[in-house]
Amino acid sequence: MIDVAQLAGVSHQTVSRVLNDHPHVREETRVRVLDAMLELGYRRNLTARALATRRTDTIGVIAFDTTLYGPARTLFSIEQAARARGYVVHMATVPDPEEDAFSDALRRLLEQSVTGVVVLAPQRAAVRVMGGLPADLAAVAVEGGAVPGLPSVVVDQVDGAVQATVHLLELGHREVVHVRGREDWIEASARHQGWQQALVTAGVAVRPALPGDWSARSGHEAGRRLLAEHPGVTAVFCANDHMALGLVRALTEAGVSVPHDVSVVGFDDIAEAEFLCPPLTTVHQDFAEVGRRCVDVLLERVEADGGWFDGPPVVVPSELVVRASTAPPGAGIPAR
Amino acid sequence: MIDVAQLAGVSHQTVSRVLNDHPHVREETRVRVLDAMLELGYRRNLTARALATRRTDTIGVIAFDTTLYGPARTLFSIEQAARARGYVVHMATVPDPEEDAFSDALRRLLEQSVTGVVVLAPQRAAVRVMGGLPADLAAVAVEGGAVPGLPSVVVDQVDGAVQATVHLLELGHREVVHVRGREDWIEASARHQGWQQALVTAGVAVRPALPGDWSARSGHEAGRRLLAEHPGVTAVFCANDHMALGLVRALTEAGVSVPHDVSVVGFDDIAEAEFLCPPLTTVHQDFAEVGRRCVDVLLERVEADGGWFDGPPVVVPSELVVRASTAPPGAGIPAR
DNA sequence: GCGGCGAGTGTGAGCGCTCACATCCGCCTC
DNA sequence: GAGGCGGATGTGAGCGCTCACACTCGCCGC
Repeated sequence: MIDVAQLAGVSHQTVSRVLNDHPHVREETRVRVLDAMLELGYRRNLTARALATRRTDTIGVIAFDTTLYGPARTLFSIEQAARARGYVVHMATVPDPEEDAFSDALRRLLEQSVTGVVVLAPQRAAVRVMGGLPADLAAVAVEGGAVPGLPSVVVDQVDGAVQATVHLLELGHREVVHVRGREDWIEASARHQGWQQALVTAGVAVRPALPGDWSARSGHEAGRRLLAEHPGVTAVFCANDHMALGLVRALTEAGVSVPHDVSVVGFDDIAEAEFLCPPLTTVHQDFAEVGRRCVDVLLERVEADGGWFDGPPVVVPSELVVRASTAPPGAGIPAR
Repeated sequence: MIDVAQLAGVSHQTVSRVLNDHPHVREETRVRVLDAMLELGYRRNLTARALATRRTDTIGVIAFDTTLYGPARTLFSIEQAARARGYVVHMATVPDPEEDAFSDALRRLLEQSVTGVVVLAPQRAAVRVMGGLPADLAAVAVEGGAVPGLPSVVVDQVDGAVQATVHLLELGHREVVHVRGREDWIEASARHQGWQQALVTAGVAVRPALPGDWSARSGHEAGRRLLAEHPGVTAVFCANDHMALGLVRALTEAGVSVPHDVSVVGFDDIAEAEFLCPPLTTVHQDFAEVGRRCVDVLLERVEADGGWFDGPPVVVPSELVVRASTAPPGAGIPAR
């Protein structure tokens, strides 16, 4: 920077002013400085800048598994929104959903002096750790359930699950089995809750849900249990599309037709849902919107210097997309 | 840090030594300093450290769309490997595959003084931009095709495509149609090349491939074109699983059975491939390994202070996984 | 006894920037 | 012509750390 200043015949401060688009720099001087930069191949050092300003213009994202559909999409749109606002994204992945792992990730981000933190880890353990965030750190929880004092951005999971279940009931199904998501995940609970709520409202008996872990494999497993343990069932609501797809496969293998014998609804609306066999009825989530809102909220918090937050969560609506995996009740799963 | 030093009754330098696990610090002093840190809730400032050492222990990842299966998985494992080695990952997503967008992402990372850069952007435009990287910057290309002077880590795409095509030919198919990946992508070319090579070796005529853009939708589209334009065809090799799935859907809709009438092979081995209808025969890629190797190579380059690199690329093998979407030739696609 | 060595510690400079302030100049107002 | 104001620039300190070096001490060898 000193070199540039010398070459342009100005002081280092003027160079800094040019760099930061300050007013009160004569056009002629500006051009001279810009030329000097170009000639010397100068690149500003944001590290030094961060040290001086105590701002890094960096946001940290704590995530569990960025390979899953929802997190992957959200992360992607967070990065885009952040970039558009002049921020850089630090990833901090958490290898297992234990509290220590979250604290560890958080500590790493804090050492990097991130300007704010997005917690994209929809597990209860993450929520607990976030309770202990430094009060002056701007933070936002995504899909994180309610953390006292923190803003959050969520998709309306409960409503989505209600829509899915009501859709099945309205088609005439007398019972809807639920395959739930991974234990300890807030989203799994919310979808479970929505399902339960819709059944209760309709006056239908609620039976225990089948376990799942979001994977197609666990959906397949659930499908086999369904065949073995739930004869007569004609409708299933799976907590995500991958499990739905695995379940459909298990039914198909057993000669049970979807949707003719059994209707299946998923959740997420993955890009390929439309092209599965049969095209999957599912609940659409607008992850891109979640990411954007998330950055909006976070940067508002940054302006406000962190501190206790008491507003309501930002809720992004979910929407049922009816395709071909649901139909009026058919034969159901045959008794063994 | 000064505060900690004062509280512990030592100099700032001793605090620094404790922080960095230097030898030659008496155990008793170390404990005293550690206690003082705890008491004051001290957190080291890596920004200042970076300024003083001129190392950020940060690696930047330039990626195009981290939502796609391969990139998502690779990014994930890069982050894990980097973390294990004490590095933090900066994401820099590129909104469109133009050279300007790549240079822009690169500039942003350089301003952040990243220690090294992984280019996870398998497009030709990315390769061109990488040619202009500063010589002293450690960098590695993933799936990037050969960039002169740069190390790269790649999955053996050509071989995978050969395996897929040969598998179909060995089943007795006389012709194999290819649905290719997105234009300008190195991987699309490599898979196309492998397919072509296998056909030529077998003495089979090569017909133009059908276009695709990796999406299930484009696979579906290709399926419809196949039905319209390629009667009699009994085997298709799609450049990725999502297109394969869309194509299977299109065939199914037309009453063409997979694998009975037509065999289909994909590429990637996405997690749900095993649970599609029918379970998809595909080429498995070990993205986790790619990510790990990538970080290994990059950090070696960091040790070596960048500079020209002349070694061969690190090649991660790909492997055909035979499932139920392929069989000996059947009826094929009926003429209209 | 003296020099040397290595363990343990302290001192000051400086990394590349921005901040607060000081300065200078030209122009307007009364 | 004195005073003031705002545009355009320069000056020096300091952000929180590490680096190179200096220093002190106890112990060894000769």
